[in-house]
Amino acid sequence: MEKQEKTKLAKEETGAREQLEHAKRGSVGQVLMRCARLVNEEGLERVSKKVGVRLRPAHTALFPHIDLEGTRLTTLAERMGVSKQAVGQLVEELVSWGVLERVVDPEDRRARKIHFVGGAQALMEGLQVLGEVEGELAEALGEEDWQHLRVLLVRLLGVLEHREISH
Amino acid sequence: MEKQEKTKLAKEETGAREQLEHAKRGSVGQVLMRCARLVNEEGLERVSKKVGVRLRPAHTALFPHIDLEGTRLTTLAERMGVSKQAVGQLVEELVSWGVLERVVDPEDRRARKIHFVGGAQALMEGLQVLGEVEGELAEALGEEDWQHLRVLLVRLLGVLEHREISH
DNA sequence: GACAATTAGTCAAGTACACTTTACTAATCA
DNA sequence: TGATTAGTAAAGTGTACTTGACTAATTGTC
Repeated sequence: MEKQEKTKLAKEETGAREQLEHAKRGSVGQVLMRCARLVNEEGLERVSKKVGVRLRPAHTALFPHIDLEGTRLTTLAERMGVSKQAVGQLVEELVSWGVLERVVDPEDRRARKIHFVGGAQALMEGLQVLGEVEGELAEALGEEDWQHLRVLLVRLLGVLEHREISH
Repeated sequence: MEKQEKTKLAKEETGAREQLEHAKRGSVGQVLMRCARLVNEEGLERVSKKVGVRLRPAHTALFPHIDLEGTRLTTLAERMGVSKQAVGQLVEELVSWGVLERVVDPEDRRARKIHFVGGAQALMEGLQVLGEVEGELAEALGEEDWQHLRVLLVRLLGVLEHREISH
């Protein structure tokens, strides 16, 4: 019997050093991937703690697309590039957890506007928590370098988007 | 009947502009995420074309962990922080597609060393294709800024890793 | 103003991927 | 020889979707 004792410990101790060594020598793409994953996980954990439910990446990916005045399901689906049903499922969970609510749009009674429970305030707080992580990283890296990183990433995104769509 | 005509077109036309606008104003985390995904997709597509099979992200994630002289399944699993079985499944597919092969390790006949078919040459070519993408991005961004981005990302990774494991 | 077509959203089921757990064989080490 | 280790086999799980079929509100057309 081997008992397969990988899990947490192995993942965070045995694996981590190996991973770090490889990542440092890896391609920019690899480093990019790893940074993105870690930043994401950290933010996810904090927002989850704040909200009191274990959110998943798909949930937080939804948040930045929800406008202060509320947004329709269909609009969210378009913005995210997925089906209405996919968004519907995520929204359904968030509503059941008391994070979001759906209110009938008086301008079109078929539609409902989705917004944060507690309105703008709650939204702001949520974004603030996400911002906290970035604030700490900015501090660790130095404000100047952090801003530089931001600019470079936005430029990179511009290049990447260009190759795919326009032009 | 609505026919649900999202798919490709909507995703790349309707969605893309909305997405880009949001991403540019988004947090560093968001931009990071999006860049990583796009770089990854691009590399994946090119390697797939070269190899002649549609590889998935999990496959290419495996590649940088395979050493020139071949690597054991268990070692790969440790490096990647997943179970041996998970790696086993990916390797199995890649072997069936003729990308990798398993050869018995003469030093320990329980073990097999996993390496690229065609040996170092094939590995080099594969990595070269991945490098191509980065080369083009470097050109688009300017070599100086690209290197700067690289340095900043590695530093960011250092900060992120530190928070999680050591200390 | 009636009615067909469209649109917003829901319901239910299915799928792809990237894993995991449990259970095993075969080779090696102590 | 008994315990460990390398790897395999098979089935199960969680996430993030998709497709197809449907209801209800609305809009455009005659």
